[in-house]
Amino acid sequence: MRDSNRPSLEDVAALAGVSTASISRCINSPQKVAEPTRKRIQNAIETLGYVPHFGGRALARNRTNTIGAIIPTMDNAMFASGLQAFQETLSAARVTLLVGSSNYDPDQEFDAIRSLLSQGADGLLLIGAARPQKTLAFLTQHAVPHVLAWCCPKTGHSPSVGFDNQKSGHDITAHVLAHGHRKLAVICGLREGNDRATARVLGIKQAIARQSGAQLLGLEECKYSFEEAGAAFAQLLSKPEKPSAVICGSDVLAVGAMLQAHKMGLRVPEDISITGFDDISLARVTTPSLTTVRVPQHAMGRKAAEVLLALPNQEPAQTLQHELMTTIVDRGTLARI
Amino acid sequence: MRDSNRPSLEDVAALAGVSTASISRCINSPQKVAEPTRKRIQNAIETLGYVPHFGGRALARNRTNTIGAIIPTMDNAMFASGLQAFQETLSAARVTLLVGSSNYDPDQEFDAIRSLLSQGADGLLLIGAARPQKTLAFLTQHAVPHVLAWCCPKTGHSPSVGFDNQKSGHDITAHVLAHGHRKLAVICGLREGNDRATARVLGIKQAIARQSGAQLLGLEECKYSFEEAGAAFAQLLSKPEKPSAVICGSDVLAVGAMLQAHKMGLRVPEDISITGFDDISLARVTTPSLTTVRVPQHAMGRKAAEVLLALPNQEPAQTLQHELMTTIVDRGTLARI
DNA sequence: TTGGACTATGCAAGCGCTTACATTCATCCG
DNA sequence: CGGATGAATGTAAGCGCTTGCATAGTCCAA
Repeated sequence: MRDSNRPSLEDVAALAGVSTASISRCINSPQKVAEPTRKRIQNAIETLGYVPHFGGRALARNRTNTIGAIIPTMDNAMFASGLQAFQETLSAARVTLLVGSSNYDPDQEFDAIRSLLSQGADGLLLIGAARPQKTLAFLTQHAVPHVLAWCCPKTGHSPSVGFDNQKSGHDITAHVLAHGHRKLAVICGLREGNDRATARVLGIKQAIARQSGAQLLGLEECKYSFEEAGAAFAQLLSKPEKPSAVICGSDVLAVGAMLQAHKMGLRVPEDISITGFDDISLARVTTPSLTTVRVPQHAMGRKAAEVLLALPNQEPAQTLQHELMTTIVDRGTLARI
Repeated sequence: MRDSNRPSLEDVAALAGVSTASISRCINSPQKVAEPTRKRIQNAIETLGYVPHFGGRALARNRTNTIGAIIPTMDNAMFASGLQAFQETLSAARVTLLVGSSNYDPDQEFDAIRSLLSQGADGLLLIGAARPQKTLAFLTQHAVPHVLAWCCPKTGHSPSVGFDNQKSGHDITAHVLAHGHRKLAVICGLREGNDRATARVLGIKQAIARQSGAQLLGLEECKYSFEEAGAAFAQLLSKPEKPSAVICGSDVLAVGAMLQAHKMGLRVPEDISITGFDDISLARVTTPSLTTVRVPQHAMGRKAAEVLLALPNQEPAQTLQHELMTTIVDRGTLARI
């Protein structure tokens, strides 16, 4: 069973002529080992190509220096770049990232949580705040250190790093209204179990309600794909009364809408305005480029990692809800009328 | 030290009135345990909320059911979506994904390899085949099971799942030439340590050499960003003799070039043709949409996972170089002249 | 009835590492 | 010079799990 190639502490100890304890100390707290010994040990480690065995270490220490992230999907550039920042920050702290994905499905998320924990994750990054009771109970029961991202729940006491989706939805809508638009329509992601999408729509509706004369002509839900968004767009424009602006809950949806508008011979923004959300790289690339809400993905990923890393030595009193700000990026898809 | 909340095998054993061995067997090979005992054990596990301790298991079994992937960056949609497929396939086999990134830097990659291995990764996904001797030696010395992706090395005997970058570079260039272009220029990623970028350019040059009258007017290397690609494009067009087509080593570069062309008042493809590589979602979104090389990212990610999962029970004789095919996607940025 | 074959379970030895405690040894001060 | 002090190192007891082997029990054929 013993992997004969793999040198163990004992082998290193034998070669260096010291006890295993010294080796371990030399690795984990070098200042406790005298200079010459340290050198000898380091040599031995080098020549043997010794790498500490993960299981042994995890067992003895009862932690793994591993943190898990469960995101809906990496296909979406939005999460990918936040995740990249998250990973880099962890990596700098010598912590490794475990990845699971949920595909926007609470059950899959639950599985992923169990799976990553059983893989020894010391903490978890989760997207959004809404999840089934079952999941919440599990997190509580196992006292899983975790941080929520992409949201900033006012209720509950999970640490979080994110932004106010509702407010951002409100802001972009107010912006559209300020451009003179009154007949609006919305394309958003599937809201069930997705608190970010839900909150964004809530904010949009709120802003519309506050503006006299403004009306929401239609709202379509669909998956985050160009095709579905295109279909949703076509659907919204098939009604007798046409919107002058379509507010989209994500850049992917907005781009799908633009593509469809183009197919239908509609000019953006002359014939119809379209706005996005997230400011992923897609948004800069369309013609005209997309007016959207910039989400501080990179900062969010980094901060989330920092919070998670700091969690163990946290004073409980400390506030752990970090709200970052979104900004509106005015580009070319919103006309003034 | 002992985490008092966390039930151990022993606790379950006590509650169920059996030995720890039976519990372990019940979890790992249920058919070895008699029906009634199994039920009793399952109950005990439930009521205690027992989850096997990762470290203990890893130590005893000497494997972790964990596989690492080291990719240049997740920011690039290309790797992200391959990674997503990789992760899903692993997950279906109850294997967890560890992620590291290299930022296209061999040293960082080496660190990431060590780091993921020291985290107990049973195997590794690596991008490309070119790496420093140091890294190769390490992989050999530690007999790290690994698969290379995004490439298909003819030499060396690492298992691989990828495509022929050189041939694909050749193909797209031949395609451009077939459209009548003779004065070409190239924008590619930094080739040092990046065998994919290198091979693509090699293929491009080869195709040009084979076509009498064709010439390569210029070649610019830059990072994978719109801005740098735009600058490279401007540089290529600042020379007295202008290319009629710019072949780009990645969609990101191509889009950067298009953006810059637009700024410079050049129409694509009327004034200049541009081609990409990868076919990430960006490519469908520009106006006109990008003629590019489609890389089977999803299939590659999945297949890589399958190969890696199968590695332990592989007959050594078995061929493990999987070459997938790329195709040219003709869209709107390549003019016939 | 008895022995053999088989099944279900228990026993206990690790797996490789960390760390509390014990030991050794040099140093320094009264 | 002797003992107190403290630094450097060694000793050994786990950490929680798996698994080869031993044991006990069951069934059946001779």
